[in-house]
Amino acid sequence: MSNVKMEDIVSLCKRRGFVFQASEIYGGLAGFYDYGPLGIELVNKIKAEWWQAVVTERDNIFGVDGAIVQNPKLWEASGHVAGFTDPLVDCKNCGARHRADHLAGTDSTDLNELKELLEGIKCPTCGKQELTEPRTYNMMMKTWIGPVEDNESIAYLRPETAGSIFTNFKNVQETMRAKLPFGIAQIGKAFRNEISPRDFIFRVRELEQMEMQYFIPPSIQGSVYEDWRSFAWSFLTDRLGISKDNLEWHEHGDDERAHYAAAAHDVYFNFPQGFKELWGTHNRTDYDLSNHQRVSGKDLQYIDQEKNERFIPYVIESSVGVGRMFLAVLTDAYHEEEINGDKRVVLKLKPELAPYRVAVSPLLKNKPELVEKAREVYDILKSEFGNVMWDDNGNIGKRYRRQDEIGTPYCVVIDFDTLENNTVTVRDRDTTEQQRQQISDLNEFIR
RNA sequence: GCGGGUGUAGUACAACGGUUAGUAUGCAAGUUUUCCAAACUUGAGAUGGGAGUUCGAUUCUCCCCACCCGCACCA
Repeated sequence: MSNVKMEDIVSLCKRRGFVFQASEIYGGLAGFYDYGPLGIELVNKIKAEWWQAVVTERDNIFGVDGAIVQNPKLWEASGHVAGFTDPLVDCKNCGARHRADHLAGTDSTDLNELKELLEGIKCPTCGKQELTEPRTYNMMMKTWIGPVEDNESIAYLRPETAGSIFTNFKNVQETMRAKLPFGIAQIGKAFRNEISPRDFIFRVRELEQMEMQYFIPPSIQGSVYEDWRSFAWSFLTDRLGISKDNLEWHEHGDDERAHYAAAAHDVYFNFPQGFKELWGTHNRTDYDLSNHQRVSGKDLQYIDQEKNERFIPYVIESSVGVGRMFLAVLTDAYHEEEINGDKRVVLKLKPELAPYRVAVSPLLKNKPELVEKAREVYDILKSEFGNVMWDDNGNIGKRYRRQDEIGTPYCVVIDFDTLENNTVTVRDRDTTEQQRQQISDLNEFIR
């Protein structure tokens, strides 16, 4: 169990502008959150790092950005419509949940019909006759296309981003003249009507996914699967700097694997509420393309010209939620320390991920010559790094603590020596130690 | 969705069926300050929403919303 408390993370997020409750002034909305000025910087950096590692640095993985609303048939083919519409009943006595159609011994999914058939039926678990009325738990959010709300115009907000990757398999393969193996990557929003959103931004109804589907001949599924497992682990530890102590592998058993997956391994992170799923690697086999071929009637086979073979590729999926990654990075970086007898909160973020790269202060704000010189240094750093904070409020210790709490790796202070020799102090967030640097060397030093 | 709990400034807490809802910290302005939340002055800032009981409700009751803890769910 993490020694970081969720309430501390939530409080910090609110206090410092990382995450706010959505529509807070109206009482909020369960399962929805807004990212604030600092939060979106961190989110953007996480996404950029992932895109860099998955797409930009490789020559056989291509990006797409699919629409959130797709033809509803896509979700029939993917299995989501069926999986999302099973009628269920709960037992009021023992709390067990059962498939209403199974209990009633019918294939019907008509709720009124099921209600009649279930009259007098007892709970198979406890034997009491206390079942609720049958109802469906549809996890897909519905909307309407066009101004008229009728059954013909129903559409769904995508419950996962993968759909438009599979439907664009042929388009990408042909336009990019790609040969197997190759991958398609996407970062985007997905929506799920979670029954109970929980644990801050961990389980939400609007989420952002970063995922990659790797299309392969079935013969290499084992090694490719292992490659993507390794990638997930090394990305988290090397690229994001997350401690290995906070990560562990979890293999899905038969009972918890998704409907499409032949094998599934998750990286779990030590969240404040315990080790929970962060990043999934799944072998989706030819489940998706086969189903889309069947339902759409379009040929989605890959043609290997050299071997003169045609077949439906297997797919290895690597999928991670942006919000969970954000929460993992924050939790991993969050530290409370004693410094000179006082407590300080410090986010030991990897410098590349910090919302602000460096902060600049004049030692004293009532000395115009210091302020003026500090402004010059600020402008130099600002044009180099962009995310630079100016702070001349209060005393210097206060400013250091403020930057500690938002993870700014360096604080540059202009003092009276600066006016003599053009050196400044650069204070390190983690060690709190400072050293003097020539202003002309600052950009390189911080980089 | 079920059961239990909690909602007071940005944050963390206090108080009360009745005067102007208090403290700390944070925030802002100013004085001061030659490197780790110093000091002083000033200022802004809250009873989640809606009904009801009452002369009067932040306080009691009900409904809604949100959050927390279990359970369930978790493609």
